[in-house]
Amino acid sequence: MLEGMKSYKKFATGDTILWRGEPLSFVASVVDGVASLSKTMEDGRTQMVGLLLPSDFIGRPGRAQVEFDVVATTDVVLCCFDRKPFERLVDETPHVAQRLMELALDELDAARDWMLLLGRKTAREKIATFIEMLARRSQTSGPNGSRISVLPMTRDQIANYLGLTLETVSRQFSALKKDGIIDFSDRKHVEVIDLVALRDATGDDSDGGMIV
Amino acid sequence: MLEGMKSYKKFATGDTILWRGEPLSFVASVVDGVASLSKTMEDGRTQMVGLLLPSDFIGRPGRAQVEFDVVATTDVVLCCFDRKPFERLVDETPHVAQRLMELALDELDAARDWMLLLGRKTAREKIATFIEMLARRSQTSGPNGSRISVLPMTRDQIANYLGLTLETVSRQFSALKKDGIIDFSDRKHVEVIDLVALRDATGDDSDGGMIV
DNA sequence: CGGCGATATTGATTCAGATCAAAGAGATGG
DNA sequence: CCATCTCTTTGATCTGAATCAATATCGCCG
Repeated sequence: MLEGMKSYKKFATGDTILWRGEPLSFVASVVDGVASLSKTMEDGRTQMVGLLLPSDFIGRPGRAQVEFDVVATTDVVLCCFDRKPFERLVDETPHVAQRLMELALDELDAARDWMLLLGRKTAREKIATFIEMLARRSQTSGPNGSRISVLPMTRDQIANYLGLTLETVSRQFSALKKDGIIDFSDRKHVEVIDLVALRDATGDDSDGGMIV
Repeated sequence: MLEGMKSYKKFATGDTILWRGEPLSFVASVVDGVASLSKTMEDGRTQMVGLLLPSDFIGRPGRAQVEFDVVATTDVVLCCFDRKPFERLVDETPHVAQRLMELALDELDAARDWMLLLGRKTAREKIATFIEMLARRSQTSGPNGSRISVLPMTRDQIANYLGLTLETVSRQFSALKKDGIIDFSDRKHVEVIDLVALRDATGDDSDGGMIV
């Protein structure tokens, strides 16, 4: 039933999809590419507050605007729905509302994990966490079946995601490579050589929070 | 209709209300006091990922456990509902689900603001933001109608909320006092002397994100 | 009222990550 | 195929906040 009102929109790398505070005329879901949510301070410091991968959802019923900028990190294709009819649908279909709440709660959990990372982790732990996350989510296995992940962003963008500077990101990538934990030759890919050591370097509970 | 299944629970300062990973038998709303959500790393580093004030909600339909510890920051009174009947209610009453989603989205926005704070703000900006937030939310005006807010937490807890150490928190409080922006004599209260200067010190957009 | 444990302040020093600076390595387009 | 631009790496230095350490103050209980 959504079919009737859907349309596709494309954005090139670097395009701003939505500006903070701008009235929100549509909701959308990411079909292809990566987009980021980010907040910027007056003096230019910026912090990414979320990453949208394919299947992730943009926009919230009941909110006419967003509190952050949404920027295309790579080329992006969105599947858009006009906000009004979409909201009507949500009102009429209870389990759609429920599904959207699930999504919001998942995002909230992710945001909280990120708060721990931003507030308490060291640069090395941040980078390790980031790579481990990529390896888990975007398991694009390499030509020879190895564990190569695509880096969808530049060093600068990674820095903004992790609350670091690009130089520190670069240094920590190099350090993890020197330690034989990861490898890369090209700037757009990482190969995880030693997943156990990588997990160890994230600083997260090895047991995933199980009772000891 | 919720009346039939509600009960009150009390917790003393420092009590853990819920442990991370523990099966969740109830949902609750805070009646009185302050509770915090926090994540702890293996080596003891901890980061608060949320603060629950009266009227805030604990627990999420569809989740059998929480991903963080919930701790009573002050003495706390909760109004609890058994999870199962509560979930049934949510299923049957569409606009309750909608209301819960609103709450989740509000929390998400707050979490994202906090991410900016944790990732990019200086110690002074963090403290200023914290005090400004308190002044805004818990406007307990003082005896003579002045702007005195109650600090519901110790320096150590503030440090865990802001991603700092307690020494830095103490130093920044002293610095803001020396600059004539705030005042305090007792550790449980702050008085905002110069709200404009305080807002300025937060590093936030002065115009609240309006288009310039 | 006095002593003790928890909480806070303040000072001295260290260190992780930021900042400043300079080369390399890809891409892109004429 | 070279020029240019952007992104990345690496090095040197600086600095804000952490860490280490010593008092000081508060609140509580006998």
